[in-house]
Amino acid sequence: MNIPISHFFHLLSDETRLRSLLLIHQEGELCVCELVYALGVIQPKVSRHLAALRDAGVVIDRRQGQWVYYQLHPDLSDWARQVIDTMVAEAVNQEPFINDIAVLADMPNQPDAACCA
Amino acid sequence: MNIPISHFFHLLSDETRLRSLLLIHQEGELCVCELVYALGVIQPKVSRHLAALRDAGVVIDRRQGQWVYYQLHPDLSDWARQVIDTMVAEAVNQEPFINDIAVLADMPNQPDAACCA
DNA sequence: CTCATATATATGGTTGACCGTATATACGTT
DNA sequence: AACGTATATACGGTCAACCATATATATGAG
Repeated sequence: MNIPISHFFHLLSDETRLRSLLLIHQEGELCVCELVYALGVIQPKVSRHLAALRDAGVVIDRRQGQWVYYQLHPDLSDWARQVIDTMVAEAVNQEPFINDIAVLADMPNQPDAACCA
Repeated sequence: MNIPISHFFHLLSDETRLRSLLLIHQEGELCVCELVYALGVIQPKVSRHLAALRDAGVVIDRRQGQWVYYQLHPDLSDWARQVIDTMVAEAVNQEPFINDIAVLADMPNQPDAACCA
């Protein structure tokens, strides 16, 4: 992540990216279809925002079969990770994040990275 | 500050607001003309961005004679202050923030809140 | 009251970010 | 190969955010 600080905050200023980041942070790793289901938004929208986070080095993707899994970039700078941690700690007590977590938990046929390698 | 989290990050996503916030954080309190001088941008631009921060409850203003001083909102929520602290700790080692601090320090006729009450 | 300085706001223009739709690509199954 | 699912990207449109210029307001000095 070698982007200006203002650019990093811009990435956090969009609801879809923020909700995606929070779920990814909570779950460790999520595929696009899980985010689509949890957030209730159309797939190209999620993909586009994930691409922005990936291009900035905030997350990385990993293809596994038909699915592409996203996680926080393992080498994310300390300060950026700290900001995300702080944000998540606040957001988990607020809507729409509370609901997103609940919807994800109730997702039927949730692909499980552990079982479909 | 009772705004959505994404809105708070949006406020931090603009260079002028970010640079202003950093200087205010470092100095405790600054008037508009000091920010205009340190950032090298025109006055209406600084005023507009400070107004955005004020309207969101991130900073407060205080008039003293002809000058209006801005400081971080004393009741800023913990998580928001934490994000700003983290951002500042990172930014003080980077341009343009390093230069902003230096320019401000060299400002002639810097109005001093302590002396002109 | 007049003038100068400091700050705020109004106005109109431009650009970029986001959107939904449509399409392309990748992978697995048969 | 043909088909279905998952994901990414291309395209065109809309709107909000930012800008600079101009002007209004507030304070202090003379």
